[in-house]
Amino acid sequence: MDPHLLRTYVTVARLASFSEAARELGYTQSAVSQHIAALEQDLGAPLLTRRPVAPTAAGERLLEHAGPLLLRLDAARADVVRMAAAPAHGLTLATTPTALGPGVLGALPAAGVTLRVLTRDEIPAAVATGTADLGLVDGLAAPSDPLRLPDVAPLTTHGVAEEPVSVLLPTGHPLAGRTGLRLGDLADARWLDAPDAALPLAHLRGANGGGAFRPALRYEGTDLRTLTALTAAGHGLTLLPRSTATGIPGTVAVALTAPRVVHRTELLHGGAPRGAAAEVVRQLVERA
Amino acid sequence: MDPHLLRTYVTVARLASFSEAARELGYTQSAVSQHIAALEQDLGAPLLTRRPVAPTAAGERLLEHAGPLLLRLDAARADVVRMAAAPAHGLTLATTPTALGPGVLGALPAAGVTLRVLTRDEIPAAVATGTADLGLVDGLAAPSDPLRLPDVAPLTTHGVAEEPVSVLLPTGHPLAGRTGLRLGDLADARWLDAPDAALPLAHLRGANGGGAFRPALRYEGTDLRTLTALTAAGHGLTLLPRSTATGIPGTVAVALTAPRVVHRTELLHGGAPRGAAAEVVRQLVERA
DNA sequence: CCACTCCATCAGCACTGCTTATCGAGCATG
DNA sequence: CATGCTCGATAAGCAGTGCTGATGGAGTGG
Repeated sequence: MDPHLLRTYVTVARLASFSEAARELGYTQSAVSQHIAALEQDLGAPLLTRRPVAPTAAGERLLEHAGPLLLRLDAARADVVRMAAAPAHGLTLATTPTALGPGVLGALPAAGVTLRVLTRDEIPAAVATGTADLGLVDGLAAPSDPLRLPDVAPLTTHGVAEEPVSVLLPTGHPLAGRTGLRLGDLADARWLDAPDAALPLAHLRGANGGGAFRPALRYEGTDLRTLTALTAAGHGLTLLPRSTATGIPGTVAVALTAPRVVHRTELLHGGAPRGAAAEVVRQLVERA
Repeated sequence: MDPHLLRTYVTVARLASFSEAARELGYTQSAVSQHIAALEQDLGAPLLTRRPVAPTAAGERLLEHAGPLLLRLDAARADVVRMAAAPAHGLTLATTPTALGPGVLGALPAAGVTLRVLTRDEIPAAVATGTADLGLVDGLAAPSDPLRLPDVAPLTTHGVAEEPVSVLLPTGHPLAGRTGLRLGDLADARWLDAPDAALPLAHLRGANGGGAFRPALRYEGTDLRTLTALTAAGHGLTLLPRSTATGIPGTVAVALTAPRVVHRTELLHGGAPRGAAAEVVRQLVERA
């Protein structure tokens, strides 16, 4: 199971074409064909149907494995190379939209920082492969419980902040006057399902006792402003950390009192942060 | 980064010898030397010091990556091959000592079952690589919260049982008469640290509020009987699921009332269980 | 019915990756 | 201080892998 073969397999599956994959990978069509044949012979099972080109059941299974595998491979290479290479003078920080609190911003150096707003899942991958030097992820958790992160690579995590969670409601909402809300009060509410911009409702699945939420509208993207505009317009409620939920025009933020979860943000980095990254880590961890 | 090179690297690091590694891998010493040289050139950093042979800082880092990586690779191969191969007539079930409740035993077929008691960490690996068809893992969790399992491969999990947690005390213990115990009552107690046989105390780290436990004796192994004998002899307390904690000579089981955690056991399997395994999965999942 | 696209297959060739053989450095021994 | 031994690096040689370019057969649209 050569990673090269795996890589051509996933591109063939993605493009649904041997020739296209060959073009993208810089091989001849013949080579791609041989790669797939080699893989199929090695594993003893057909992976693709030809005409049309589509993964078989076994091939689907392999695809599920291939992504994380190639990611880990990249991560390993990046991690080792990072140890040897000179520390870059810049600093790249990957973050979710809701993880970047004022405390973190204060710890960043004045110049030379690149900020990159990504999806929750993309951040560990970015840090592992060296696309970003540091990562900030957030999510809902029981107080002082660590977040559940996909372990794409051996990364180091530090909790850097915890704060209460708020429900964002449009100003006219019947519950907008409350001082606190229990999740049970909101069982029948319409929610915005915005896993990448706000706090994902899926995190509450366990605490909720099995009752599924009714997502009114699914929002894919990382822009908080349009998301809050959607709740202001009455398209559904949103879960946000308190500090980012307050002061948004057309909305009211009400504290979530039950279940007892907090918005937790954690700092991620690879093996040995160097240069500016090390400095930021030191400052943030010392404070916590 | 050929997996072959990675494999020889880890064996060289493990054996601290090029020649020994060559013997174990069935290569010549020359080949091993060339493998390491190729890896070092590819990554642009020395990975091993020679004389004595030991990993450098970068090499240590690579070692951390290599294990999970090779494991995932095996898992991927096993998973795909499993789809194509005929369903084995036997059934191998990997389990922790405390996960095997009476409910599970009832669902097993009368003959053809191999039971394999392993460490918590070994079970996902065994299921992923096909060493076992099914796995049972257990641990402490908030009610109806899933366990935190290392994701070595895309595995499917089903919760199959939850039950209260008990503290196992020697009969003469001052707290043995209680009907329920809070963790705070036991802050000064001596605990047996037996992560592979009993429930690992580390799982309570978060709920405990930061106070570390004092492990009196560390027990490595998966035999429950000698472990319970140790607590009976007063060497320290043990955390067990209620059903396995009751009726052990020389000990008393007292319910743990706070924090509110349960002993949860989950069933693990790869992509598509076949034959006898599928039947067991169906039965256990339907019941839950 | 023909032209075209797409994947499989074949032949040829360069190069990789192994082996055997040899060397040099470190280390113990007499 | 010389000698023998172990261990890893290096050189040369050779077989097999893995690529390219060319050709063939199957399906598809005009």
